[in-house]
Amino acid sequence: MKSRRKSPVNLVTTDPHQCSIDLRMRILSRLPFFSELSRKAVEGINQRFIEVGYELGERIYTVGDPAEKLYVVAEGKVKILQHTASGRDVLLDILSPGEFFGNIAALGATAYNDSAEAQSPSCILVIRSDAFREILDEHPELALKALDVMAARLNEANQRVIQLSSMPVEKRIAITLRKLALKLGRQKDSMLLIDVPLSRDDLSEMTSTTPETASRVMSQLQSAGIIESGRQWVGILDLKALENLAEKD
Amino acid sequence: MKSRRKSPVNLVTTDPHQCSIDLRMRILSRLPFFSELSRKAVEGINQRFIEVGYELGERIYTVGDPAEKLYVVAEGKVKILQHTASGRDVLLDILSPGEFFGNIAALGATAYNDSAEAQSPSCILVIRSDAFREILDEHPELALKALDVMAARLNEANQRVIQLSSMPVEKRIAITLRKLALKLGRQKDSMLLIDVPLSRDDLSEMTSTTPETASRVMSQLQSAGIIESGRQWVGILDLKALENLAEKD
DNA sequence: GCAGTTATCTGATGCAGATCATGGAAACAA
DNA sequence: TTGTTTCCATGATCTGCATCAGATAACTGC
Repeated sequence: MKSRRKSPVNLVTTDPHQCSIDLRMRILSRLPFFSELSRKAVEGINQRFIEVGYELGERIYTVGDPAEKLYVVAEGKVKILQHTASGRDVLLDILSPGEFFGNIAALGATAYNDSAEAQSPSCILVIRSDAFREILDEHPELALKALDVMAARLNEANQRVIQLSSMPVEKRIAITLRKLALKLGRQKDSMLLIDVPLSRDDLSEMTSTTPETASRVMSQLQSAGIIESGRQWVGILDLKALENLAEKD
Repeated sequence: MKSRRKSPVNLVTTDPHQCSIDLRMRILSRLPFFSELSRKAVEGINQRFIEVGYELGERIYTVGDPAEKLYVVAEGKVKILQHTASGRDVLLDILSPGEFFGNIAALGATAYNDSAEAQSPSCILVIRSDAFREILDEHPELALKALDVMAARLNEANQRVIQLSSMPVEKRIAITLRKLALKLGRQKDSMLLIDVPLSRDDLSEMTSTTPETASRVMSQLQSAGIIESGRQWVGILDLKALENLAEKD
């Protein structure tokens, strides 16, 4: 007789539609991306960004929109997704503060080929792509760092291709949960809580399966005592066991 | 009573293990990548590369090898592939002269996470990653171009994820054939011949299916009069019909 | 031209996971 | 509290494609 439990994920509801100028500076200077620049340089860069607040679920941009901006998450979480012809979405990534998205390539792309959406109330720093290019011109080290980030993302995307072409759903879900736990996990009474609203739908979009199948797998994991889960939340009870699933043949 | 036909793909068997210094300069200066640099600058860059010849099927590097080099295809074709846990390969890309591969990110990766293999006798220009970084430092425009290339590749990888998660094999194959035809096609008596040895195995690795299924789909396409194909070769008879398959719902 | 090898074709069978369908439980609003 | 909405669980069924297995055609070397 198992019953679902109340969500332990507390959504911060402070109004983040504005992040103070002060906050901005702190955020920018703390980004690994800008970490090697002088305070003065960061200040200069700071001035070229504007900030925009987004509500939960609000669209930041959509596939096909003219790709002329680059975004940096200052506060909140941002979903990057693509859409299949059949109308289903594929969730490519969930970005945390400090990560950038949008258009870095000024030459190539003229339209976004993915969509971005605030997964929680968020404050986003925005800059025009060409203005960002100027920054890269002034600080060539940054271009190299950006290259590294892109290389890492390319690798992630390739890993996902491998997953889709050779792993059963259970393993894909295990890998995804592990990744989320490491990235967004918070310890909460003897379990590692994934501290973001996470529905079966989200999970199925991340692993390219259906909500029904995701639900079945989650049920199994729960009976096996590996996770604890309810409506829009997941906690890891036995990370070791989860890693075994993610790793095993 | 259909029978397979002799391969119309003529493999160039001139010995390309060496590409002359002269050829190197011509290749480098013709790369879109270096196109905006002065001849003198290209000469300087040229001197920092060494060249290596590879035979058909020879490994250039393998997953896990220390990632310390960047490669540019001068002549021939190079396969980029990853390996699944079950031993099957996934073919990520086939690179033509002018495209680079290997490690651009000097900071992040310490080991290659894919493998590269000569798909035809090839001449490859090689440079140490850190030396390449120096070139990027000296010519910041190049870093921006590299960023564009990476962004394009990331997008391609994401497209592939979409394909795997939502399209049936037939459509994936149609898309792949179209891409190959555009990239490597050569007109030959009323058909557009894909001018590279292309087996059912290759095709299945590109579309993440099995050789058997690829073979079945190819048979269908052939009976439908859309393609003509035999042992290790494919020609497109009806590009329009192929595009329809690739596009259709 | 012949033998051996490698690539391709095609049938038969099985299964992971999609799809369809229904009931129940958390959250939310009034 | 009570209704309403959204999310989740779980059974029943169906199917695209993998897997296994064997036959045949194209290439290679001698």
